[in-house]
Amino acid sequence: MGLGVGRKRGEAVLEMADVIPEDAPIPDDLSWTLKRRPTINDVARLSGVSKKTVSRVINQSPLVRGDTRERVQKVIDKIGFEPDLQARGLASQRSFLLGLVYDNPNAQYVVKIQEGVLEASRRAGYELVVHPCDRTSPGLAAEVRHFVERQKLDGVILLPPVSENEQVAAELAEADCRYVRVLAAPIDRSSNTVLYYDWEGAAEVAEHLADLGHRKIGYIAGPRSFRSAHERDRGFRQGLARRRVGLDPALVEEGAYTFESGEAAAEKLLSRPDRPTAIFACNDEMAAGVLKVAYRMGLRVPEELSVVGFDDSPLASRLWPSLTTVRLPIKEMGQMAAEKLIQRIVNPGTPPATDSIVVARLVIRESTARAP
Amino acid sequence: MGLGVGRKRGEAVLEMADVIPEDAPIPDDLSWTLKRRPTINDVARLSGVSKKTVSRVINQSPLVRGDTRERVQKVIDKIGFEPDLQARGLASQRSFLLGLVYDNPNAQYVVKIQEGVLEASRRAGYELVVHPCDRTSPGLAAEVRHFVERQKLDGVILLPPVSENEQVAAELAEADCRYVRVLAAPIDRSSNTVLYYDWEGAAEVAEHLADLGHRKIGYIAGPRSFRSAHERDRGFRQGLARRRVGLDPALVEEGAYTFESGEAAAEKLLSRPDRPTAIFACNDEMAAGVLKVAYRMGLRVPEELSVVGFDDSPLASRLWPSLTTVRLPIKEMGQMAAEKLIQRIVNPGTPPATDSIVVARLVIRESTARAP
DNA sequence: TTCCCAGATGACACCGGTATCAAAACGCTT
DNA sequence: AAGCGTTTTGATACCGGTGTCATCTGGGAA
Repeated sequence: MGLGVGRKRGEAVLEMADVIPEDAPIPDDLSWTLKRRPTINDVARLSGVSKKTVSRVINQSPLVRGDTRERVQKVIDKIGFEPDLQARGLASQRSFLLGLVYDNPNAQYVVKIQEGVLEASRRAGYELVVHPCDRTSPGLAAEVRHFVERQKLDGVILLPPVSENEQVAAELAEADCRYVRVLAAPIDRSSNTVLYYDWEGAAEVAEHLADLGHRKIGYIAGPRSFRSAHERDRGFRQGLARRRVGLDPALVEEGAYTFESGEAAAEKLLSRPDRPTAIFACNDEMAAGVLKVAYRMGLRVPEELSVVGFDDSPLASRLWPSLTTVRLPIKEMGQMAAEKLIQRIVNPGTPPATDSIVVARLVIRESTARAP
Repeated sequence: MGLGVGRKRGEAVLEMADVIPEDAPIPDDLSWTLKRRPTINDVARLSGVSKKTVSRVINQSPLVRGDTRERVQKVIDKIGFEPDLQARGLASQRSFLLGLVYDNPNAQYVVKIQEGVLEASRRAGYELVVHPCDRTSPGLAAEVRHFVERQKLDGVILLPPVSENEQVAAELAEADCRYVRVLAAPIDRSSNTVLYYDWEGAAEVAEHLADLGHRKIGYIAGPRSFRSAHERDRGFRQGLARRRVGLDPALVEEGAYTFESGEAAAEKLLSRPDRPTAIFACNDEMAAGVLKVAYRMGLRVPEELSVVGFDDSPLASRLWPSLTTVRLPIKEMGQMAAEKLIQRIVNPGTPPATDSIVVARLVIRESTARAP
């Protein structure tokens, strides 16, 4: 038997000149490596084991003996082998790609969240494929499904408002694709969600304004179709109620989260005889519109009018006066979403972790002051 | 012979129940399709041809007879076959992925250019993998190379300032990876560049200010290390020269393209006894800083001080007063870059197209007026 | 009719990994 | 030394396409 083995080894050596004898050092001349990317076969040959064993090493399988693993690893390091993702994916039905689906390519937050997602996913060896889309498109769910199937994405992150679309989620579930949603309010018990509590920030806005003595408060809500707008609305009203300050329905406008809609709403509010002493606009864009109208009308901010925004976009700190607003840890949300997703991917059988929650917090700047 | 063929066909039919006889309609019951994604083998079997022929059809090879092509195509459509990108990539050394490399994830322009790139690349069936990086990192070139090789990207688009790094370009060339650079000024004769002529816009700024009667013009330059800053500088000086207006070196500051650096520079400029009547800041961020300082010092804009920015960022139109600035067709640049890249990929032997050029143009808003 | 050649098609190896399952090696008893 | 249950390891068939090259087909020329 022993002899038989010896013979086999011998044959192998004769056949493949490059094989490394049991205890000889790995050759230093690796000029041939330059010719092409090393493959798993090269590693196998050079370390005198089978492909499968190399495969086990690179996949950290525990079924490899310590010295074998070391030996193989040394060769891997030496020749700089990196597994081919396509081959790996083809064989194992993975792609090492994550997807990021969003609408609203203009929104600041996309870049930031993308940044966070990328940091986390890169750490785990995943790359990110981005996919902007139109949330109002009728074929959205199918489109997203096609996107993930085309690239066999290992998982997707859905940003609001796409994340609020149940069809998309259902389609992904059916396609058997893991996903994580970033949402303003829990939708189901799936626990694959990063929740951001806008409402807490909005409540803080209400309390802040109330505490400054404002009683006639104008309010520019966000579009009904956005979940976050709902949550901000809920929080704001709740905060006012806590301080026992009423909200005059006549001082409530609905905006579209755009600068222009903010201007329009502000014009209505500020041209009233009993004009408000403070205005809370549901995002910074609209708040910037309010500021502009105030200037045009010769109203001093914050002396005669306090203005509050939401989002802490770059805009907020660059306006004059700088905006009191509400900040979400956007980048961190991206990280959390990616980590959650990767966790689900690498550890499919794990008990579903609880939702991650981040809370929006008031940032006081120059645009708010005591009521006149 | 004819008999032989007939027999063969017959055998085939017997062996594979699903095969479609020469002129029989393709069966409508395709319930089995649901089981798994159809593969090229399914198509081949159902249409009674070999894999290779199907492959030819999906690759639009001209070596397929019209009726064969039709027959196969019909099956493809019917069962909704889509080639597996990983398998295809593994076999043909492609990936159908493009890369977008950028620094400065905060910059507005990244999202916009990304939008343009995505539109064009999606049209051509490519997906986009994004890769932010640190332009000052010493290992940048190697990192980018690793990025493209890991995913076997078919091509990369480099955005400034990464695009200005010759090492990165060299490394990519060595890795035999197609790339397109977005650049403010031509670097070589490679012609794989989308050029944006910042300098023309800057010249227009100079002329605009000169025409408004400004003679004492403050100038906040961008950081020397940025190519675009150079170009803006060149253009601005050129424009002034054309109008025979001098630029007092004492009124020149260098900023860092940040809001804060704009504030600092403006403070210096505006606290001089012979303070300028106009300030050109090399980007909108810094111009916003100038505006803020002007407010703080009680200077009215544009009556007492004209301010001009550059970039036409979202900020520019939302400030009060809205900024006169310079606009680049960012999204279009992204499209052009992607189209250029794809062109190179699908048509490798093509004579190198000339560089694409876009020109920055002045946008006059509210922040500039006649000199006092 | 026979020959020839271009156009169409197919058989089969291959891309670089993973999965399966059998075989080998190992450590301990008995 | 033989027996036996674990580790370790490897042979080989995939995954789903593409590339190569041989074969087949169908006119037109001889």
